[in-house]
Amino acid sequence: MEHTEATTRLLDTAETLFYQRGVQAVGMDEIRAGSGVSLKRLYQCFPSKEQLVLSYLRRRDQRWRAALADFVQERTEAGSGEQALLVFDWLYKWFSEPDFRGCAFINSFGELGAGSPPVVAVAREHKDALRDYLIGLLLRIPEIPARDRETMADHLLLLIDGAITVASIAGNPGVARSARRAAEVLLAACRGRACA
Amino acid sequence: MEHTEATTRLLDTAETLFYQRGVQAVGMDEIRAGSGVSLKRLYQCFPSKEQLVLSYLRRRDQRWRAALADFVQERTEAGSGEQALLVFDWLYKWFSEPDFRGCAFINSFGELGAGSPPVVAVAREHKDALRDYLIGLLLRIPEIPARDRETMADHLLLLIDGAITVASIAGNPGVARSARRAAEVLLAACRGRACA
DNA sequence: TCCACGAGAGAACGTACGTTCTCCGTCTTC
DNA sequence: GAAGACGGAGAACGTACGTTCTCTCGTGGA
Repeated sequence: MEHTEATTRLLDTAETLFYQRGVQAVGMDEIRAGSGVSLKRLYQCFPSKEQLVLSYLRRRDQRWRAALADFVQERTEAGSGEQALLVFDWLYKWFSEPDFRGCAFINSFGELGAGSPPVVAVAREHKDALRDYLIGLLLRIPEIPARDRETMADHLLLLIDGAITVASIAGNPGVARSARRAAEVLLAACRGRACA
Repeated sequence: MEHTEATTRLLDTAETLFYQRGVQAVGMDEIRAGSGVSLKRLYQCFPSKEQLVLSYLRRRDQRWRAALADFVQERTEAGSGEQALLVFDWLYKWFSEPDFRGCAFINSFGELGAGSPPVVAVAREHKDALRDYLIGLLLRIPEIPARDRETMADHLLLLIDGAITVASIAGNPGVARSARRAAEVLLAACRGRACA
């Protein structure tokens, strides 16, 4: 088996197991067994567990944001309304997946943040990138003044992270609908007058 | 040393260490050392680590909500404005504490939830209790129709949990101010007309 | 054909941790 | 004053895990 395929299989297995059960609850040997990659090659691809965790998080960041952006893009072309609100429709879809277990970055931050600055950095980068994406969506709404865009993005980010947290703990995807309604109110208020 | 004092000291030490570094990163022996309680008595007070974790979470739940309620109560008597918004002022104070490390329940849920149903239950109870408290605060605002109270409480809960998450990952207490402004907008909209 | 290299399987190593056990001193009670 | 119950200190035990090492086998080139 070649190096790149081993890497992919390792990351696939790591992502499934780490996300489902938490990082510390999964041993390297289980990842070896699940991926079919030998332990020797595992350590050739990732010289330590922390490296594997960081690669897992970085790849998940890219895929997660790409999935969101694709969803919003598709619905936008189909004329399904406000982009900033489509985010919450995607959240609903995500929350409804049977193996949804909250935000991998929040979970990893809570589990490892105290002892691993790189994990904190990746979590921070993920949230920053999401915030930038939201600002980009708000650019498409001309009624929102430029000076309110960052504030609005911050508010949406609060609703998104709150929805992820509550949905995972309560086990109820409907939270996304609730967050969407709150976002609608905030956007409407911002359209009407200064929102900050 | 008597049983009740040993229990208190163990819970104090456990709370400090578990909250600061995560549950799995702290060993029973460290709790013994930090509390000055012998290992034998530790296992008399808490027959397993999971029992200690659950007791830690349950006591923290009560103290956390009491601290919030006391803060809101005090400021209300001093005429400091809307109770539902005072919650966010308390969050700001909490986020500014030097050893703030996010929500103990979200963190524990992410770390242990997959393997421990009791931890999930405690986290859920904590959030449910907070929601009930918010509903109680909204009762004091006559302009909010009864049928919107639960929706409004859900929205506030989203902002609160979002603020806790973002503040801990970004390391920025100012998130509480942002959440407060969002809450102001939502409350104002709800006062003006149906908010759901 | 022989040799050198790489790869896989899994044993081995060191450590850490949850939990229990042992030993010893102390205090109570008759 | 003697005996036994109790508590503390820490050793011990079993296990799990991250990481490395060893052994073996297959392959490709001279």
